[in-house]
Amino acid sequence: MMESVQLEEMEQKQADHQKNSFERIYDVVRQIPRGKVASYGQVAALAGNRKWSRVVGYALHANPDENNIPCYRVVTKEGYVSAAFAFGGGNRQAQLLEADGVEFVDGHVDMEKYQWETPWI
DNA sequence: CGATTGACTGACC
DNA sequence: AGGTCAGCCAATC
Repeated sequence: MMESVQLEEMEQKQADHQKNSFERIYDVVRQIPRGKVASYGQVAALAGNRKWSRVVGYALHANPDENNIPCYRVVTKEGYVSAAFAFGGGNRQAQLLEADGVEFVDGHVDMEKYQWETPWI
């Protein structure tokens, strides 16, 4: 009785633990609508913790599914892309974002306009 | 297995 | 106003 409950909880906890930051982060990033961008902190907040901003960066760096994970839609809070990210040249991202309908101006996007609207803000 | 780093951010000087 | 510092968590070496 109690044991089974405990075991169940434990399993649940384990399952939850398995679906940790990375999966949640990927899930959030995947949900970024076309034509919008999100900041690392935003994704982190949606993933569960604001302080995961760096982890978000790391998760995107690992980016196991760049096909399904539009990392280019994740920018710094200023709308710029991290220097280390400039994959294939900063221009590359501008192209991808413009293809999404995001206005890319002077190497950065207008966050006021294109930041993904989320409940956290 | 411990130390380091990393695609960030916010606060402080 | 702008640069520097520290903090956060997890993956990598």
